[in-house]
Amino acid sequence: MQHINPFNNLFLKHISLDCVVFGFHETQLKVLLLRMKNTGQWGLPGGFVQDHESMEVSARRVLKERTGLDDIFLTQFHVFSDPHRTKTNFTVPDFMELGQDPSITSWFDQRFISVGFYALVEYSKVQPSPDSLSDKCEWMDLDEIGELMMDHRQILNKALETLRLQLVFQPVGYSLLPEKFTMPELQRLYETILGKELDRRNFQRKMSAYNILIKLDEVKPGGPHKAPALYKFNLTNYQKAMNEGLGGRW
Amino acid sequence: MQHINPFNNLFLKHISLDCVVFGFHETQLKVLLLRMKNTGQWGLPGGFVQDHESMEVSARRVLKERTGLDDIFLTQFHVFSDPHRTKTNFTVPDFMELGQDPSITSWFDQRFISVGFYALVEYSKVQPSPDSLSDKCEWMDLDEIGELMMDHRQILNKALETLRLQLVFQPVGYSLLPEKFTMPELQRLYETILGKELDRRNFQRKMSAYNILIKLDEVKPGGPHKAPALYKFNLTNYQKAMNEGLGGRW
DNA sequence: AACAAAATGTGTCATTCTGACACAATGGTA
DNA sequence: TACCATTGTGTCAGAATGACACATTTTGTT
Repeated sequence: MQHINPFNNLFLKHISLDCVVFGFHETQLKVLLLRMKNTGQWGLPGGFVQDHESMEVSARRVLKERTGLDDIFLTQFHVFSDPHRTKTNFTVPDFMELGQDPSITSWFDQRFISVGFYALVEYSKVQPSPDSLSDKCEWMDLDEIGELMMDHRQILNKALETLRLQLVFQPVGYSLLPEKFTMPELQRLYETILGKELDRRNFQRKMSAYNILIKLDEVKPGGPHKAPALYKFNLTNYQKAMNEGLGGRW
Repeated sequence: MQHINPFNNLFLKHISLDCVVFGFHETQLKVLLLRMKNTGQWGLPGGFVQDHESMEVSARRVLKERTGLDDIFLTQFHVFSDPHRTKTNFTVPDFMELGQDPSITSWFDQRFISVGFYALVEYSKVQPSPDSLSDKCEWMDLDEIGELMMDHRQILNKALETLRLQLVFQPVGYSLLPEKFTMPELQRLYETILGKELDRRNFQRKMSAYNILIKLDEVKPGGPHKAPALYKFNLTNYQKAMNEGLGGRW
C-alpha cells in the first residue's frame, strides 16, 4: 500500500538534495553535519523535493530547518547520480532498519539522484538542529571530518573544490564573516578556503584596490597584540566586483 | 495500466537531461537542435535516465544517438527544476497529442527535473540525426537561434554563460577544432565564445607562452592571403594547463 | 611585371600587476 | 619600562598586459 507512506505522497521519487553548509569560526572552516540515529555515522543535511518546489526552494526549506536561517547564500554545484551511490558505505540497509513502517523503508530503498548545494552562512547566527533521522547536528572542523555516510565525503570534496574554483565570484567574505571584521580575519578566511598561506602585505594591498571595503573608525579590542582595524563591505561595489570577479591570481 | 508504457519501465520518473552541443564552423559557434514533429518548435537534444545509468552515462547515450560520436567532452552545468518549467511556451500539451497511446501521454505529463549538460564536439565529425519526437536535427548558428520549446532557451543561455566563466579550464580548443588548426582559427573560437574581439598579436604571444601548441611545418593553403601556419596541441602540456587554468585575464 | 590589398608573423614600449621583503607603529605582558 | 607578536604602510625588481609599428606573404589589379 504505497499511499499510506507519507514520503510517497509528499515528495518526488528518485530525487534528493544534500547541502554542504560552510561556516567560519576562529580561523577554521567548518561544515554542518548530522549524526544518524541508527548507524552513528555522520552525514550532510539533506532532504527531498515537494511537488510545488524547485530544488532551490527545497534546499532553503531544509536549511531553514537545520540552521534557523532564511536568507542564505546558496549555490547548486553538482548532481550525484551514480546508480550505486546509496549503497556505498553500506548505510542504506541501516537506514531501512529505521523504518518500523515498511512503507517508509521502501522509500529509502529506492535509488536517489541527489543535487548538491553549498551554502555560506555566518557561523554565529546558526542554531543547529537535527532532523528526524539524526540525533545531533553540529559544526565540525573541515580537518577533523572523517568518513561520512554514503558518498557524502565525495560531495563535500566536490563542494570545496567548486568553492575554490569559483572563489573570485562568490561573496565568501560577506556571507561567512560577521558584519564587522578585521583584515587578518578576512585573510584567514581566504587562506583557509584556498588551503595555502597568503602574504599579509600583498593581500591588504589587493583587497584595498578592489574598493569593496570600508574602513571603520573602530578597532577590534581584546586581542593580545596591536588592535586591528575593523572593516565592513561596501555592498554596492561588492556586488559589482562579484560579477566581474576579483581579478588576478590567488 | 502503467506497465504497458515502455517509458515507465525503462526510465526514472521525474528526471530528464538536456544537452547543449556546441560546435564551431566557419568562424561561427553552433548548437545542435531538433525540430519537434508536432509543434515545429526547436529544442535541445534530451533524454531520460535508465535504472543502471548515471546521468553522465545517459547523456553520452543520448549524444551517441544524436551525433554518432562516442568520446565527447561533456560537463553538467545546472539543474533546471522550476515546477512550471514544462509548461512554459505551452509545448507539453502539444507533446501529449503526440502519444496516441495514452500511457505514453501520461509519461510526458509528469513534472521533470532536468540536468543540463554542455558538450564540445568537432563539427565535421558529427552526423546529426533526429529522435523519435523530432523530424530534423541540425546545427544552427548561435546568433540565429530564436525561441525554443519549454525553457530550452534559458538552458542554452546558462550553458553559454557557464562555458564563458569556465573557459580557462575547459579544453575548447582541443574539443572544438580539428586536429590541425591555425592561430587565427583558434583566436576566432575564443572571440566567438567570449563575444568580444581580442588583439591578434597579444593572443599569439599569450598562447605561445602556455607551451601547449606545437607549430607544424605546414601552412593552411587555399586562403586568399598569406597562408597561416598550422598547429596542433601538445596534449601532455594541454592537460596540465587545463588543470591550472589558462592564466591571466580574457 | 609592378603594385595595392589583406592577412599573417614578430617585436617594441609604457603601464600595471605581482611577489618578496624592510621598517615603523601599536598595545598587552614580563 | 623593555619586550615582542602583530598590525599598518612602503619599496623595488621582475613579469604580465595592452596598445601599437613594421616586415612578410599571397592574391588580384593595373
